[in-house]
Amino acid sequence: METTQREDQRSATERRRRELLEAAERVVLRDGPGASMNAIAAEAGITKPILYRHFGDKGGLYRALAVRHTDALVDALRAALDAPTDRRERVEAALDTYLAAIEARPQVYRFLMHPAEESGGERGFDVGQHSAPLLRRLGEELAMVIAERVDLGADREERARVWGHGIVGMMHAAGDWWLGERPCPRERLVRHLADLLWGGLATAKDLVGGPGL
Amino acid sequence: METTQREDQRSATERRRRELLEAAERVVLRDGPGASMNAIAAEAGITKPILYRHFGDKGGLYRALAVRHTDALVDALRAALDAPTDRRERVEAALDTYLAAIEARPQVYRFLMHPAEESGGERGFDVGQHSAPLLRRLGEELAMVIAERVDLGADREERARVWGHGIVGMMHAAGDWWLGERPCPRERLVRHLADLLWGGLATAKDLVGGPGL
DNA sequence: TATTCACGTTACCGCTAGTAACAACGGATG
DNA sequence: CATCCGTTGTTACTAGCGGTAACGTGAATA
Repeated sequence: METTQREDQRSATERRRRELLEAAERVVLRDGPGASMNAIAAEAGITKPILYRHFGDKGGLYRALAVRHTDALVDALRAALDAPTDRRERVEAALDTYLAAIEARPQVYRFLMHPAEESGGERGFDVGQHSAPLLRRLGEELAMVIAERVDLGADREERARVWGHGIVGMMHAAGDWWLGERPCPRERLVRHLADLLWGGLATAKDLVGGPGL
Repeated sequence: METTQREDQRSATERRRRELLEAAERVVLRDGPGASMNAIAAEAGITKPILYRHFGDKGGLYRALAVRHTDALVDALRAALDAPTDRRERVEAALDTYLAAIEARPQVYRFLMHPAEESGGERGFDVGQHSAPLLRRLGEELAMVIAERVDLGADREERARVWGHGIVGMMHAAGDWWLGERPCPRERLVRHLADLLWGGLATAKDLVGGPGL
């Protein structure tokens, strides 16, 4: 039963890996994105070199940690965009899904997006580009959905990608600002953003005050 | 002539400060955003403590370095938005101004936006939130312009701020992606983004393929 | 002449990410 | 039984980082 042996080994290794990831997540949630490898190892009850054996470097651990949440978010967004309703409703559902996610787990969101801020320990998770991968991926996914479903004429792919990345960026920046200031309930933000995408800026009238400014 | 003396001192100090900032900028442009205080000091021909006397900490140096470019960009955007043309043209001009800026000096842009990536030295400018301040400021500026000029009905301010941050985020994300992939000339990107803001997503027809997906 | 003040240094601290070298357990194999 | 091998774990280290304390130096002021 050698194969079973090896499979046991591998599954054990993967289980250990999951445990380490959960410990890392606990530390990140507690200490913020600026968690040190030492702290994570301590939380897992081990020492640094083991972390490095499992994840290579800090970027590897970050990536492993990020992929989970990113996957979950992408799945949720896909579901929202696949609903059998009209386009406006689907867009609002997608916006709401994203905003609900960052509202429910702001620390996770901050970890995924912002390399190092607040929460005591300053120097930290400078793995390289952080927000970029997630935002890029979301942008590409949305671009695919748009290109598949919306009639954009000649330069279809190009427009779809520009719009995909643009909309994701809009969602992200507005969400980031909203999460910090909480100036209105979520559904209002969703409506405002959908209005913007539905040409609100183009159709609104001029506000005439004095001349010029 | 005591006053002249002190003024000489102060102006000398400020000149020194400018020189240090220029050295820092040179290093950042050469080594990427992950430039160390040691390297900057060496470039300026001095040692670390002097940098710290001038700028307090690394965040102070970053901020001083960022304010210059940020101010210049904000001024240019204001000018574009103040042109006496119709709204669509002003929006396109603003988009083009921003994109031209990041196209002309991508390293500066990367420094302002992305904490630490590529370019050899990995661990670096982890001053705290980086892109946030610039994007927030741009968002607030745009929100003010919108609130001043566009008739948005009852919840004017709220909508203006959501739209301001949303549009800035759209511009930023699309620009970031475009700068990396260069999939089309700048004016095309500008037109696509303006089309999106002008309700392109709302008015485009469905692309009917198979059933559902 | 003595004081003051900015400029500049060397030498250090505590922290980080990451790595070598070694120990211990367990199953497979001679 | 003894031996090898792979995994898990350790301690102890390196090199570099941001940041600071303590100390000189030289020019202007009282």
